[in-house]
Amino acid sequence: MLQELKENYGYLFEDELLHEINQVGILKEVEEGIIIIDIGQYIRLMPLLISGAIKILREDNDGDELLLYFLEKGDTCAMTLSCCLGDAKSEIRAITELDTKLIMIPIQKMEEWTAKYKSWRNFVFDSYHSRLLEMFTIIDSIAFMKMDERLLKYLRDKINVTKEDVIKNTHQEIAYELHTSRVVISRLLKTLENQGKIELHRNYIKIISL
Amino acid sequence: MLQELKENYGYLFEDELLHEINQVGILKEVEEGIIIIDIGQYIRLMPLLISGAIKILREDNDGDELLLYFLEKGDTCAMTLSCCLGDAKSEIRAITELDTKLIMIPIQKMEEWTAKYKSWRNFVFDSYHSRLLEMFTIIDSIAFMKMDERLLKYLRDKINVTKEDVIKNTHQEIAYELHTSRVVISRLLKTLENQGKIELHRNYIKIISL
DNA sequence: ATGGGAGTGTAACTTTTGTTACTGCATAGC
DNA sequence: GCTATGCAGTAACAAAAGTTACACTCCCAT
Repeated sequence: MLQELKENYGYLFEDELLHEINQVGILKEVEEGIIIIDIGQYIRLMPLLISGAIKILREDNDGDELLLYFLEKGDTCAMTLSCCLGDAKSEIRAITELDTKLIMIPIQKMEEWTAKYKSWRNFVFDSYHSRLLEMFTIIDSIAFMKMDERLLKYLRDKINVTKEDVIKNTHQEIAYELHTSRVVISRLLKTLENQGKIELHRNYIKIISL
Repeated sequence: MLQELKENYGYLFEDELLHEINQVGILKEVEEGIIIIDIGQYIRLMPLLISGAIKILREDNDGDELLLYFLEKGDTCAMTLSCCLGDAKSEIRAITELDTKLIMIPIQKMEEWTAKYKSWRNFVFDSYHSRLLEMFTIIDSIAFMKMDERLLKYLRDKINVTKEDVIKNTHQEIAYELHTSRVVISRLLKTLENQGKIELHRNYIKIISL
């Protein structure tokens, strides 16, 4: 695990901290599509991403979903940070988008390290900062953008995370994540296909150029 | 200033920290409607609210606005925290909603105190936490709620902040903050009036029961 | 091979929101 | 007093998004 730690977090943390993480952290490999954290759960472990990707979703009272953002290598979950320190319940759901490798850290260490290591403090604050910025872009897209633009952004974000030119999702799944209906997505995707930007197939979408 | 500090932050911070704040902080009184922080600005001072309220707005490329939330007594601005530590530009605009009293703290102290005072760390993390939660409620309202519900929430939030049963805003101003058009707001307000929930007047709205 | 379910395409329609245009009214400044 | 301006009310229409319905096709399981 130390090897993976050094590769992904070596430039951030000093050796002493890396060794502490190595001692208390638990390396976990989670396959795609697993719920790591659900809404209402208390959080006892904090994840550091090594590889793969996690999608973060919000849900309303009717069970309607909305995709917020993806976490990738080098990221951690600001929600988790928040919860650990405040002993609050999770407001979001986290699902592995790809097969994902992560290191789980007991939350007790959080406070200790925050006092002890400047690099850890910076990491925590940076995480908050980037998550806050991410939140702004989400708000921008739902407040200011129409569904066609949001769909484009969705497709772009998706290929950014998966590093493939194929998106393996049904129209229904996309509709859930953008909080709209399947028919609307089919309609807009068809327009994109007519513009030559994508190719529609059963269960997957081939990206030509966005 | 020390008096005001103790009243509003005494239960949070230890005496030593209160005295440090007292030494380096600058007490400022800002009247209603002043832009304290604007989008793209670098932030050199961090505000601690003593009284009054500040509204936080987001703007898109076309200059369209969206009200995010209000800061009140005991709050600070997570955006500022974020920026101070990351040396980044502000992504939001902050305008005094009421006459507001605040203590401005030079950002250099931020890091120092974060290392030195546990209570300060907790305060910073709590601020992040509550801002993050606030962001979720904003996302919820624009993603899941229709305009009539959003307007209701807006009116409720507003009287919560001002502690009055009268909202002194034109329909046009409300429309800006909810990012819609004046006609839409007039329409929905009229419906609320017909339901007996509000009374419409020129330049102000009287709240009967929400 | 066949029935059924899941995924997609599409039409027709409704609802919600946004736009344009015009009205009347209150008030401030003359 | 009169007028210009800003504010609010409302109608008529357009655009965007959501809904319902149904057809077709692929593919899996029996």
